Amino acid sequence: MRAHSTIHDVARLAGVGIGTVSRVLNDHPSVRPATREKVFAAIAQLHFKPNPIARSMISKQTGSIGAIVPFFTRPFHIEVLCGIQNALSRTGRELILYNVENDMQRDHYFSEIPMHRKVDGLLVISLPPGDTFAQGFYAVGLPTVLLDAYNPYLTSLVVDNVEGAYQAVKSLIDKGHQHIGFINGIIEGNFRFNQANDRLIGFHRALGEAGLLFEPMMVTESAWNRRAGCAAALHLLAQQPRPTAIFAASDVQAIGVLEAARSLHIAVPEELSVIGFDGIEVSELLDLSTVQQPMQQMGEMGVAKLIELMANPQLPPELICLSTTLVERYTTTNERD
Amino acid sequence: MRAHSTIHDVARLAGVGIGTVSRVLNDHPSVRPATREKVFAAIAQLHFKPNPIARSMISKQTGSIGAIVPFFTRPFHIEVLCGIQNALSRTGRELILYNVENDMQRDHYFSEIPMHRKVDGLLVISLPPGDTFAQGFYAVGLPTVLLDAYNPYLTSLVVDNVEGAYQAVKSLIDKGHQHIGFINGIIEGNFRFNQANDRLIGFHRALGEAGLLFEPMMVTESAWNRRAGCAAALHLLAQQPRPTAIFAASDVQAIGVLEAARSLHIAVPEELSVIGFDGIEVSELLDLSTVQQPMQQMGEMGVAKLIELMANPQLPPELICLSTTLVERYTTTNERD
DNA sequence: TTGTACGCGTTATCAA
DNA sequence: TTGATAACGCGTACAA
Repeated sequence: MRAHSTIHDVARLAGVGIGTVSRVLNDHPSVRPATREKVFAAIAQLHFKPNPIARSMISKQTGSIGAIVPFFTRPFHIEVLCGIQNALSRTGRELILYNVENDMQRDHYFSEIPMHRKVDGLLVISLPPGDTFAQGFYAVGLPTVLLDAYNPYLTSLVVDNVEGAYQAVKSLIDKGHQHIGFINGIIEGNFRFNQANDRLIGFHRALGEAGLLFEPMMVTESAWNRRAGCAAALHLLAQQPRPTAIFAASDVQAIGVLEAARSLHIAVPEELSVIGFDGIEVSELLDLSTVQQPMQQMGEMGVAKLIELMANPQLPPELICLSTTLVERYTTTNERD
Repeated sequence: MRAHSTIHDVARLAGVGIGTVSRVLNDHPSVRPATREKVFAAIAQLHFKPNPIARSMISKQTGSIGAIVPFFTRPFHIEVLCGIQNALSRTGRELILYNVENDMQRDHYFSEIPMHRKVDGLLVISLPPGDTFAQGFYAVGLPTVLLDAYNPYLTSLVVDNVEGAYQAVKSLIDKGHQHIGFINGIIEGNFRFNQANDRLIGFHRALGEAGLLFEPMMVTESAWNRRAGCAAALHLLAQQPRPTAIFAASDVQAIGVLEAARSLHIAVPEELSVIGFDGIEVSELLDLSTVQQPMQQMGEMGVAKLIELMANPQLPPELICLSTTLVERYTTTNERD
């Protein structure tokens, strides 16, 4: 467990000053090839690696970016994370993961991370910060990009949730469904941009356009998970008239719907159509219709935008809207009339 | 974008020396309450937060631990990661994620991370380092814990893969299967400990114990993913005699088997039993029999062991073996005779 | 082209 | 109990 060698050791061994070693390390032009060689030799001999911490002291750069993620809630987040890692590893930067499980933890990170300055930039997934926090990020000069969330003060990357939900519900209506249940995700955070809210709007729009009556008891909400989705579905399926189709705000909730249907011996898709939202891998396995989000792409674009922002912190916030794709599979193959 | 205030600013405002401020921050006993108050007031007024980078310079501690993970390969890794995050967030430490996609990247991290000293400890998932690297970790004093991998020089947390595979195959034999196919994972890394190898041993043992003939053409291997699993299954199912059951080294591969069976119009479980390994969430959704690994627990125990090791780096390496649980579901409900 | 000295923001030592 | 000062390892003016 020998102590690591420092730039001083290298300088001594090479018979030069530390300044020269530093110049070699940062390949500064003005250093004679012969000297450079000597230094390189010493570096190799000592297995010297510059200490990144000491470097950070001066440069104010850490070489890592942070991601605040509600890690456990949905596979959706994992997929986005994969996109992030993917894009990030190519840049040689490392990723620090901040997992939030509740509002308290979220706000903790929102207020602490900018002060930590242990990251050069920040990605926030599905967690819209309030304006206070958003302005805080901006004020301390921490480049931040929001994914699947929106705040006017920060560059935000979202999908068109209204349109996505609209497509899903319209596809059901086109198949002749009149009574369509909707299981929304639980609305949390601020309301300027909210996935759940937008999906509800899309639901309304599709109904309205088709001249269908909006039936309040056909709409409910649940947490973003299977069990809650199942419970919500049981609730909807107990209504009169019973919905012939259910649109869930996420695939995991939709899977809960499938479970509910099975437990009630309601055949899918014969008696009940089901469509989810996200397009996570399981949806394909279960042959579940869904609204596909470009998850990987969101992660990758988020990194790209963040790096852009880190290179030029003056850039004004941007709102980027990606589009979704309707994927019709087995669970919506029944026609009504 | 005002510069952050430092300990000096606080000292000046409070009318004390920086030493005193430092003592207050680290709640050193010998500081008079009155002085402490003054300092606290100044800290609050300036919104001062100690700079963790500067702290690290002295303390040689970064407050973060690293995890080297083959991130994209299997849901298994995600689950372990969840366990890690879970345990870690309680300790106030942060997690740096190193994603490896190939051997080169793996070796890169193995050799770079110890020198970086940007992490206080390291978790390595499913990637057995060679002895050279393992001894390297030990030599530079980087506490390291291996999860789902083994090296004699490092604390390792594994499941009993031999026993797990044995249980799976035995359960098939008990149901009367005589021709059991085995799709192993691709063997990579060193061979001292290897999940794939151990599972093959378990397969052999169950066969041998039952006095069944080992049929080489019933064994194949594939990458740890669905598509490869499907291809491997197609291969096995083309053999004569056709296997009446297939054991796959992972759930994702087993799912590939299900797809292969479907495409060949082979009914599961009537004509073909299928059992996987891991016990990822999807296995439950698909009603797939499997050998359940305690994934979350592996992550949590890994963190616990690592923290133990960081507190006392002298601790000798330990080999901890967790056990698996056979979970029999729909895909293995056919009896043969 | 090269070496020296200073600064980065802390902690730790040591007088006072 | 306190304040000054020396590390920590590196980047960088500035002087040589």
